[in-house]
Amino acid sequence: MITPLIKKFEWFVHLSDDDRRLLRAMASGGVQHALPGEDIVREGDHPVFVYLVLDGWAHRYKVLEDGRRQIISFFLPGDLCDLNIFLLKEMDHSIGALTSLSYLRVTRQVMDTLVEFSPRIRSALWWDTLVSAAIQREWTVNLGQRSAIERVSHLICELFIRTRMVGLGDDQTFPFPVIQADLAEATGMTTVHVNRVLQELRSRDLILFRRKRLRILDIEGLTRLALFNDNYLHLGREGAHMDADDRPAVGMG
Amino acid sequence: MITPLIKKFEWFVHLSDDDRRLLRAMASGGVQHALPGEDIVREGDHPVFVYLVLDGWAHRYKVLEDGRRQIISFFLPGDLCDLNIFLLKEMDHSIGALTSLSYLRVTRQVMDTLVEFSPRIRSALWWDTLVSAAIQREWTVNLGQRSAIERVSHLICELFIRTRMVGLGDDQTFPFPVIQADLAEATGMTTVHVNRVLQELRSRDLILFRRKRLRILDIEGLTRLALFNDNYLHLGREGAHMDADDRPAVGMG
DNA sequence: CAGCCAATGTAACAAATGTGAACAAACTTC
DNA sequence: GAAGTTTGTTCACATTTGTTACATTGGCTG
Repeated sequence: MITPLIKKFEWFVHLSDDDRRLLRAMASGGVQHALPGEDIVREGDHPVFVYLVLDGWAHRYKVLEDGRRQIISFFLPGDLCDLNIFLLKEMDHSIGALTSLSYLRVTRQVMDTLVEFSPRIRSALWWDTLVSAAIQREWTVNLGQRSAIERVSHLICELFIRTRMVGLGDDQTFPFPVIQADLAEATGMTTVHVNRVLQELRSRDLILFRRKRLRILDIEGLTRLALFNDNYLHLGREGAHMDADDRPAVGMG
Repeated sequence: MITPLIKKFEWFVHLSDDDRRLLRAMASGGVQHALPGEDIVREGDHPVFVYLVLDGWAHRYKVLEDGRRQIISFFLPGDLCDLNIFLLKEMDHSIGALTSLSYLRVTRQVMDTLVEFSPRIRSALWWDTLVSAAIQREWTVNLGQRSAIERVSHLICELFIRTRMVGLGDDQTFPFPVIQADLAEATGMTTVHVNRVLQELRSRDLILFRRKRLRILDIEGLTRLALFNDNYLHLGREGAHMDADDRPAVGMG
């Protein structure tokens, strides 16, 4: 059930059986569900839980006073929201389900137990936090410097790898439950322009989009177009137990 | 010497004399210096230290293959770069001095000591990490949704508050050692357009820029124009020792 | 299978921002 | 204080992206 989290962590550390058992204890509070479009947390709420996505996609977003909306990040299965968020008095953003969603609400106590009893989980959690921060920085670069088509391509490359990291999708296709309006809000452009860009990507035989799945026809070309360099995802380093061969097959920058 | 850090932390927790002593121990490795434009860390380096800015400004940035450069964040006095960065094998970005800079290189051991011996410092460090992440998210919103003039205004509002948080600047003016080219790289626009926008802000009597200091003539107006809401900076909450009156005088959203 | 609604696609036009180059002003350095 | 360098300013024009409004498609639901 929390397999995606375990899969992700194992890109970085080798977990013991005890570690896995500990992680499964995160589910002690029971699995929660949300429908597409439903909010899990709202800006202004007092933070109580750390959330862990089990199945489906969610997104973090902010809304400006005049209604403009920005998607700040996507949560895939295995993704955790901010550790120690309890320290803050109020949420500064909202989290909502994109698809129908299963997730866990993890209490402070459970989180404390995890880090107290396993140094590997502790460092995996820190690694995850650092990678999340790196992803947010890369989004800054994406929005600041890349053109519309590069931005969309870059996002696709990132989501492809992140999907594969948690054991979803295959060599060429992966679940992509994101509509053009979402892509627009994530990349800071209009839906009209997202549409233009996607058509361009299709006409260049880079991607193919069907039934909520994205097929990558030419990862090399897409990577080049996006100026994508996966170093910020900090894959399979240090204590990871997998071989280089098992790592997502996307060109390094 | 590490006053800015202490000042910042005290927006969140009340530090004991022992805490302050502990924090001063961060300087045990000696103060480092860098000249404007000099890099402190480069993308690809193996991370060894946590850095703490003592005096002057620095910036985090990334360069794309084709030379485009994005400033990802500014480091003011009292700002720390990523805790536990040692877990990663390679830096995914660079850090450089904007002005002449004094800073500390803090070892893993010293960081561990801090969190081991003071629960207050531990939570202040976490708070700082959470706020840094929130700032990065806000930059995502800024670049994704706000227009050029809103972006620049928003950045100015943020830097004004952050400056005041660490005890620099006064009610209306603060040190602003950022040239238009830097502003351009931080806001994802060209210097020409930054120039146009700054002229507009001046002609609307919102700001005034002289000798590396920025004077804010109408914080209310600037805040409104920028759609700025300081909630993401998570000021003066929970265990903070200061009264609401002492908090930076910027309109809440 | 009809009917519906969300999602995607199109087109003409408008606005914001980028480009490249030249020049001016402000600082540094000697 | 003269020369040189960095920073700021301006201009004419190009390009990208946004806006508005509407058409089409596709998947559900009854």
